[in-house]
Amino acid sequence: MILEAARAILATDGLRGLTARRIAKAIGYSPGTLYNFFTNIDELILHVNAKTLDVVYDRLSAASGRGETPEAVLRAFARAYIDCTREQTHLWDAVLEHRLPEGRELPDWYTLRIGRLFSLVEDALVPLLGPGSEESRRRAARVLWSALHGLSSLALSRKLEIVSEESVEAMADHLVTTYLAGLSATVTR
Amino acid sequence: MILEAARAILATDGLRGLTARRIAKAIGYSPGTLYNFFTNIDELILHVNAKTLDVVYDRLSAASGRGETPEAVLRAFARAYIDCTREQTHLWDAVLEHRLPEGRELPDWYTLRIGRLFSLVEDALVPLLGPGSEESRRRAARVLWSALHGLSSLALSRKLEIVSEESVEAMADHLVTTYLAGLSATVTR
DNA sequence: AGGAAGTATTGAACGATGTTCAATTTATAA
DNA sequence: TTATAAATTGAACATCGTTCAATACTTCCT
Repeated sequence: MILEAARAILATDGLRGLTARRIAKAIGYSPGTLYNFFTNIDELILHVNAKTLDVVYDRLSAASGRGETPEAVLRAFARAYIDCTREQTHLWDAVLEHRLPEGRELPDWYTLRIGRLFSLVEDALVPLLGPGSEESRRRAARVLWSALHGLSSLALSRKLEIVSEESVEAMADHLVTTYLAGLSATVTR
Repeated sequence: MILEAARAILATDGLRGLTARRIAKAIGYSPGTLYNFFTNIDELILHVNAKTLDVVYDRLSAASGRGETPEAVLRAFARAYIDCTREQTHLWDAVLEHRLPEGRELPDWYTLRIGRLFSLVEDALVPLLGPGSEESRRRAARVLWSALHGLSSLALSRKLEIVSEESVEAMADHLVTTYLAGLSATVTR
């Protein structure tokens, strides 16, 4: 209930508009009540972000069946990922923007959801980097995912100076094909 | 003077510790004085971040002379970039973390500094994608830079579950070589 | 039914935030 | 010296996260 209200506020107004008092008012309770369920606002935001990560994960899972070749699957991933971040700009922005205060580490139930996304990419790479090359597959998945992340992150904060709306997808496609081409070129060498 | 104090505070305590009152106290003035030089704290942070971007640019420029081949240069870039972000974690974190309030756009004098970084990569790619392929060079530079950005961004927020300290550099190296290999593979095809 | 024990919720209060602006101090010019 | 301009102040405002004694509500036993 709290999380739903928080998610709604976040989706429309962004992290800056997400305050304890606004959430409380939205659900008809007082601010103090929130602190019976969350130790502080950072933890609350973390839960909202976890939900966002779940949504992205589901979307990517759905997209993973779409293609046959690894390249097609990864392209679908990239597309789904970019679509997600565009449809729910503020929600995804919060995932990127939010940082825990100095010294505090991300809880396990949260990092787990990040790891799931890596695994998704990793699995898609199996046909290319089969058994025996787990290590390089792991690395390739992380690098490729990070690259995609960087692309959408910069696009989201409008730091890519993009003109047309489709060019992010085009760049993502280019990234996937080029990186995979590079992979097979260096592996078969 | 204001910016120097702000930068010092940011470097040691991060964005959360950077408050108008702390800056004022650090330089022996009152909070109100800051608002004679900056319209609000977001603009002040933007200026501090601009300085950080300048430092990174200078470091990358210095590194660009180190190598002969494009791959060597880009490797040096990646290395310098990662070193920068590691040496001044909080300063660079602020560049990534800070967002302007809804609706406000980044000023030109700021986006210009981001563009300079792209250009650096673009220039390094000239030997590979010479005259006549400006468009694909532009794209390659943006994609490659975004990828590097994503890598260091995830590494910085400890979302890569990295064990050893060197593996970020290793991943960056891998990214550069693989992407470049992919480039020449698809171009010469 | 009635009271005791436990749980959930409150809302006022605290310290800190960004920001404003009339009042004051300081510098400049006549 | 005095008049004008510029810089600086610091108290005040609204809002923030957070706390916690006091209140309201449930549950259960006699």
